[in-house]
Amino acid sequence: MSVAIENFVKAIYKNDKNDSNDTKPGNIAKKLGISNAAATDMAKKLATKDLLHYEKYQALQLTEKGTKMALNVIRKHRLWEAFLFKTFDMSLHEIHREAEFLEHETSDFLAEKISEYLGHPKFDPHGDPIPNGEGEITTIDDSMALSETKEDTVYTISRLMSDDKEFFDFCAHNGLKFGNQIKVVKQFKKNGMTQLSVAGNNIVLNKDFTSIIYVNEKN
Amino acid sequence: MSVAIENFVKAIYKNDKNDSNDTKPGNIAKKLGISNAAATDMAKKLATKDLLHYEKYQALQLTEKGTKMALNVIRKHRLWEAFLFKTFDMSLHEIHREAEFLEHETSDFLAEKISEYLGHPKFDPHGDPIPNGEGEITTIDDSMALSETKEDTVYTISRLMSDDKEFFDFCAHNGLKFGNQIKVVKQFKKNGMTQLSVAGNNIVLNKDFTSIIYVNEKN
DNA sequence: AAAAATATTTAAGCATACTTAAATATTAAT
DNA sequence: ATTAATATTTAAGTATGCTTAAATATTTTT
Repeated sequence: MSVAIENFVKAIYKNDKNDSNDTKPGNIAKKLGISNAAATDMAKKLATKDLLHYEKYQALQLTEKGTKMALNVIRKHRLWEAFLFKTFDMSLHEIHREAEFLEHETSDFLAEKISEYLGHPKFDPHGDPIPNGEGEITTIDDSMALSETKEDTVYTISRLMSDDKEFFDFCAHNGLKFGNQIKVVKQFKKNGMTQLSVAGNNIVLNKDFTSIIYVNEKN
Repeated sequence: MSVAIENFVKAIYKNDKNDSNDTKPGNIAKKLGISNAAATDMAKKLATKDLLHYEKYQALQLTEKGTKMALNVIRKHRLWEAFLFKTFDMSLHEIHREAEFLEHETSDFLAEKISEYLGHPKFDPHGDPIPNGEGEITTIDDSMALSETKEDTVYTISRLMSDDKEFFDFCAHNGLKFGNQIKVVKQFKKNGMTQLSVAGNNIVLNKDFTSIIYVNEKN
């Protein structure tokens, strides 16, 4: 299957996971940077390949086959991220940028080699779960956005859901890293700000950030 | 530039290095598994991009720009081979197979990271030289085919010029590895066979093999 | 040097993955 | 419940990178 197809099913899968987005052609088009017309065309084509269900004016729904394909690509993406992060000490932004291309040119054989080398990790450096070779995500995610946390409580950072360089740079410079412990000091509900203490430093974040930083209460 | 273009200039570059082949469209077509017509089309197109010189019925000649592009792709190919060989302990055939795809999706940035990690190696596991970041090959190659060697002389294996799985499997099982020492025992000139001793074993190879195994006299 | 074999080029056509523009349907606003 | 705004679909067209078939040129053989 082509790069265009892999990216298309991946985009549907991701929009589907994220409640706030839907999977109508226009939304997928926006995500991929293509025209609505191109998205409709592609949707029709993929329906004939049994990768998704297409009905005029309705949201696109991946079939089991389509979901497997999406998870297979996502697996390769996240394995590469984990690998590049560990081996070459690249930033969160850099590993995402490179994995975006490598994911499409990686055989199942090589993916398995990488996974094995890393000790079959369950999460990538962003905290996103890595599907296994059968395209299953076995971990359960009971994390919450930093914006939803209680004051005066200690949490562990579990996910940094972004692909923006500036965000990652900020996180890297402030100890906001997958696995690190933080303490929520105060929630300024009116302004949507959150004050926390990380590695001895006090920082105040706005909602743009606290809605994409996910944490876990239990260690 | 596209994968098709990168593979095209790479094929010209490689045929050019190998005296026995020429770089007329038909030969490039055969190498790439496309029709002669497609090769002619592509050649004309690349001429407008200043990647090669095209004249009807003549051999194709890369420009400096085209040569740089070819060497850049070859650099990435060989860096990946070196890296996969070392890190994942994959076979010579496997690393070639994977590198063939990865080479096109690797940024200069990532290539440099890999090179750095490996200590800027000069050769890949096949013994082929790795061009530097400026697209230059700085090593000199004074190796010769095993078929051209003298009897009763010790040599070091410097290159295994193939991409055939069976050949590599044979080599791996008989100590025919980049850097290993061998002793040429006898040249059977009439039949084109060469007898050698490797790690205590006596083996006899025909010309198909001795013309793609290159060695160096001085260590 | 002519004939035969081979290679290259031209021409027409196809699939993929896009585009823009116009038509049609859905959703949101009043 | 209309109207207005927005989204989706259809239609027509494009670039890329191929194909096969036919025409033309080159190379090899005799």
